[in-house]
This record gives sequence, C-alpha cells and structure tokens, in this order.
Amino acid sequence: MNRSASIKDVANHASVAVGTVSNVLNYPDRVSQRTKERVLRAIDELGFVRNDAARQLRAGQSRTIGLIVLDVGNPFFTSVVRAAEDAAALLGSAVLLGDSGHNASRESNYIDLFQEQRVQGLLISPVGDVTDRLDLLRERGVPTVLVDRLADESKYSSVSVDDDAGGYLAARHLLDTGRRRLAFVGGPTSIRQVADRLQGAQRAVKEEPDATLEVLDSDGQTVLAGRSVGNMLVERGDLPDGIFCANDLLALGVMQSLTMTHTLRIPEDIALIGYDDIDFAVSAVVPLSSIRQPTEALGRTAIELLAEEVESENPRHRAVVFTPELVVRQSTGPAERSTAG
Amino acid sequence: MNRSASIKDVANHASVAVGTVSNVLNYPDRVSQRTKERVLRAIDELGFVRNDAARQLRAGQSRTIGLIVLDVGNPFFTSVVRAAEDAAALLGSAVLLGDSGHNASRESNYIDLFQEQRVQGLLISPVGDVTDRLDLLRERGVPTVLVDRLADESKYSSVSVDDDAGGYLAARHLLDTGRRRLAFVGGPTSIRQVADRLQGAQRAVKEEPDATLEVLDSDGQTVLAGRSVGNMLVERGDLPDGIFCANDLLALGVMQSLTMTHTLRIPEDIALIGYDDIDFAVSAVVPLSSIRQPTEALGRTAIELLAEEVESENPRHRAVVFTPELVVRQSTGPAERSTAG
DNA sequence: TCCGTTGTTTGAATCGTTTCATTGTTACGA
DNA sequence: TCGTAACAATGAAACGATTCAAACAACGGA
Repeated sequence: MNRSASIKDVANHASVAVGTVSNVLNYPDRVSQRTKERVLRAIDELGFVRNDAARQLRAGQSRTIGLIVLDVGNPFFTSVVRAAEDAAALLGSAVLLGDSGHNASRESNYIDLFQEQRVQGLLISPVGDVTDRLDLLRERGVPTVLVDRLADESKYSSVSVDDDAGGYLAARHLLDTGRRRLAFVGGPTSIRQVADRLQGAQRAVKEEPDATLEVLDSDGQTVLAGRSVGNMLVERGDLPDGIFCANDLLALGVMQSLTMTHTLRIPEDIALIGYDDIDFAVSAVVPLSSIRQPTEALGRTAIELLAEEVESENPRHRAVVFTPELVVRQSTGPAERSTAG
Repeated sequence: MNRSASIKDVANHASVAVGTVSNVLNYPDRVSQRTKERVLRAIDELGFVRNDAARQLRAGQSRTIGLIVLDVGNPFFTSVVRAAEDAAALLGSAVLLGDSGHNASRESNYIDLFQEQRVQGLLISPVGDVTDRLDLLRERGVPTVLVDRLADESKYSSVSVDDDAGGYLAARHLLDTGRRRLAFVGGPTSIRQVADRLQGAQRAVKEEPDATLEVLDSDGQTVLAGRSVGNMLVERGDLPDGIFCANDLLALGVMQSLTMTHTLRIPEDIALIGYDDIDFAVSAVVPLSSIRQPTEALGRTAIELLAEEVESENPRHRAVVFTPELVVRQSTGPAERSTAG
C-alpha cells in the first residue's frame, strides 16, 4: 500500500475506461447512473485521491494564487490574508501564503517558488523596489496585483489605503472635539505611510487658524518607543491637548507614560488617537480611538482585480484606493469643560 | 508569448536533447562545460522556468509539507509556523500553510487539498477529534505529526508543551518570592491547557504548608475578561498577594484593573504572572513576568519528526514534550518588606 | 430490416519532467 | 592501428489526469 491509487487503478477495479472515471469526476452528467455508482464505489474502496500534479500538468495552470506578505504576525496582514483566502475560495482557488519578513531574498525565493508552481497570479506586498522582478513576471504572463502599495496604473493593478485621508480623519476628529494644540508622533517619515498620515494631519490643522501641530519623532513604531516620547513630554511640561500617533502601539506607549504620572487624565486633559485599530486598542486602560483600515476589502478586492487580469487578455489595470474609517472610543472623549471653554 | 517555455523549447534552442537540459538542471557535473553554457544561455534567453507540476508527477511526491494551524493570528502559532518554515527549508521543502480558524470544515478542506497535492506529510494542530480523518491518512501513507497536542504514541508522533510543568513553574516562582495567598485566574477548565496549568500550580502550592490557592474562573481568555476578574477582586477586598493567570491577556487585564485603583502596587502589594510571553508582556505598564513556550523548538522538532517518519518505513512514533521556561520581569519583583516579613 | 438519432463509453494523445539504457566521442596505452 | 575506458549526449518511456474523436448501444420511425 505504498503508492496511492491512480485513475487507472480505479478504472480497472470498476471495469471501465479511464476516460469514464475522469468523466465521473468532472462531468457526472455524461455518465449513466449505473456506471457512476460502480465507479464511485471503486473510488471509495481504493481510497482514490486525485493527483493534483497531473491535473495541473494537463491543464497548464494551477488553481492556486500566490500571496506574499511582509509579516504574517502583523494583524493588518493576517486580516488581509484571511479575506483573500475567502474570496479566492469563492472562485475555486486556493491561496499559497508566503511570508517575506521584510527580507528581499526570502521574497525572491517565494516568487521563484510560485512561478514554478505556475500560480494563476500573484498578490504581493513588496519589500523594496522589486519592479524589475515584477516586470519580468509580467512578460512571462503572470498577472500581479500590488497590495498596500499604490502602483503605476499603466503597469499594474493595486489595492491600497489612503493614508493621507486617514491622517486627515484623525486630526480632524481631534479638532472637532475641541483640541487645538496637536502633536503627531510617528516613526521616521522616510516610511511612506508615516509621511502620508502626517501630511493628512497637517491638511486638517490648516483648516483651523488657531490650531497648531507639533511633530515628534519616535525611535521606531513600538510601545516602548511611544512610552519614551510620552515620558519626554511629561518631563518637558508644555503639553499638547491632542496627540495623534502613526500607529496603535505608539499610542499605547504614550498612554502608559501619561497615565503613569497619575496626574494627567485621558481624555480630559489630553486626547489620544492611534492608527490601525489593533485588537488591543479596545482593551487598553482607556479604550483607544483609532483609524481602521478596511483590511477585508483590501484582501477581497485584490483577489477580484487579479481575477480580472487572469480573465481578460488586454490588461487594463486599476489602482483601487480605499478610505480608512474613524473609530471613536473613550481616549478622545470630550475635553474638560473648564480647560476647553 | 502565451505558453511559457518548456524544457523541449530550451533543448531545441540550444540544439541538444531534452535529457541534457534536465541534466544541466539536476546533475550539472554530468554535463560538459561547453554544453552547459549553451543550455544556460538558452534558458536565460527563453526565460525558462521549471514546471513543478511535471516534476512532481514524475517524482510521485511533492517537496512540500502541509501545516494546518488553529489560528494564524495567534502569536504562538505564528512563531511555530516560522520555525517550521525555516526547518523545512533546510530539508529543501516548502511549507503550505492552512488556517483552520478552529473550524472543522475548513480543516477538512485543507486536509483534502494537501492530500491532492501529495504533500510529503502533514503537521496539524487539530480542531476537535479528527482521529478518524487522521487514521485514514495514515492508511494512505501520509505521515502526520500532531502539534501542540499529546498523541497516542502507538499511532502518531507529536510535539507539545508540558502545561502542568508550566503551571508549577509559575506558582513555584510566586512562592519563591515570598507570596503565600495565591490565586489562579483561568478560562473554563474544560480547556485542557487551562486544566493542566492549574494542576501544576496546585502541585507547587501543596509543597508549602502555609500556602493557599484560590481558583477564579474568567469569562474567556481576553484582556476584558481579566479586567472584570480584577475589578471583582478589588471590590470584594480580600486580596491575594500573588496571581497566576492562565494567559497573558488575562494578566494584562488584571493588571489594568489593579493599577487603575491607584492604591495597589505591582509587584509590592500583588505579584502577577501570565502565560505565553506575548510581545505585549514586555511592554505592559509594569513589565509582565510570564511562562514562555518554546515555540521555535516546537516548529523545528515537528518538522524533524515528520522527516523521520517520511524516511523510515517502520513507523516508530515519538511524542516529544517540551518544558516551558520562566521569564521573570518586574511584575513579580520582591514583595514589600513590611508585608512579607 | 435499415437508418438516424441520442446517449454512453472507449482509449490514444497530450501536458513537461526525469530516468536510464543506449549510443557516440575522445583519449590513451598496447 | 586497435581496444578499451571514461566521459557526454541521446531519446524513448513513464508519471496520472484530461480531452476528444471515434466506436458502440439502444431505440423509434420509415
């Protein structure tokens, strides 16, 4: 019982031709009831399982889609992956997941692997500048959709989120709840996402003549980085009344350092808003307001765009940009009357 | 340029036989320098990429391993996955990842898919009682290793972590730092992991005649559940001096509610220890002591056990049980002298 | 009885690799 | 010059499923 049963074995066991077995599997209507039953019984008795390699070889293409993300541990991508898997399942395709871990060579390995597997197409959240690799793929006829990155529409389709709009939303919300002396806490603005969010925030602040926005650089995008920014603020004294952090982890860190003083209150003295709406946001000491990215829509749309590219011959690419959503929680509740008034 | 180049195209283009091209790819030493160069140039010019389906078909087996986890969003599994991928890469295999999401039918779908793909073997963290499915796989010759579940050694290999030992470690640490009135906070003890951790804790407490252990049930395993347990404790007053939570999220919730009172201090008044050592543990308001599970070792060993099963004919299964590790941070620092003495 | 139609079943050809027995080539010693 | 290694290159067969033209069967109408 070493080699598993093939369609030929089934055919012999049921005393029919191999073509008939294939028809039972793929076009049951073409086969008479009697033989169908016989074949199905044989399949059952032999424990036959289709050999996907043989199917693919014949078909010339697999029923899988490659998806390469920057970090499976990141809830943002986890959510995108799940949505993509569900959407692909509806089309009868499975998703092969690769985690590049921000590493260009791992990314390259996965591209090779997926190409050898003859995936229908590729969804990728690229590490760096892989345009050369991707151009090659395009020549070879492997449709590609960029995820979480805006692409040159003449070359690729893409799905991304409007970070400028997200930044605007966050700052506008702080302004709308009466704050005027705002601060932006973000990692290095060399990160595109951070720069865009800041730009959006600045746009909102310009709308209010009496509002200001101070930019505070953080050393990374972690809770600890946020905490040291918060500590710095507490020590120096001159505090903003609204803080927008480029990511929830930073915001949680800032929250920790501010509340640890036991004299500052959130949101009465300082309002705080983050970005990403991670699971922890809701269970922070003070539930954190945040900007939620439509991850499900991203994943689903990426698959849909890919399906379009697979089907049509003439490649009309589309760059779909989603708008993030404001999630209001306690950390940006109304300011203290005495202070605000 | 629709169909991609095959080995035959390469052979024609380089004016050699197909077998020679194959040798260039698989046994470069068998081919003379001259022809090798010619073939490689042809490969490059045509943009030839091996067709994995054809390779597999010929080989009868794929170079992939199926891995089905309960939840890719869970850091525990994320880490196991990463370790498994790295270990598999060393053996020249790739890992196909499936996320069952605690859903038996998704799990079943993945088992089907992987079987069709003729994976070398399967690593699975089963949803429920899938022994029937797995027995079938075993009959079909698909080696299987259970992950994070102790298996009947006569049937399967498995890798798991000794939760009883983990519970003992945690409680023993609280006792060693002078605490005597302990509490265990855990989800329903119907979860095996929770029950085992509790049992280990009880074992440790029995070693100290003057120590007690109170069991507090929580409504789930989340930060919010932990917070309500904490609130309950604060309200009722009669407080333990050491708390062991069955998971870090619970512990963080308890920590929030205790510190919010602004009268209780961690660790001086109450020591707190969690389980899992998630990333957030280190960046909690008071860095959280925890029990770390050797996730990397789990993933790596699972692959190694699978490799053993793949290679040897006679299936001698092994159940490898790892011992978790105590990670001491500030939340279980020394108790207040006045209180402890 | 024969023909045409409809519905089933057949089996060879095909997909792209790898394998391996065979053939071809070269060089060297006898 | 011949024989024989040693080395290179060849190309048919095999893997297992799908496809499709062709063969076959059954039946009703002429």
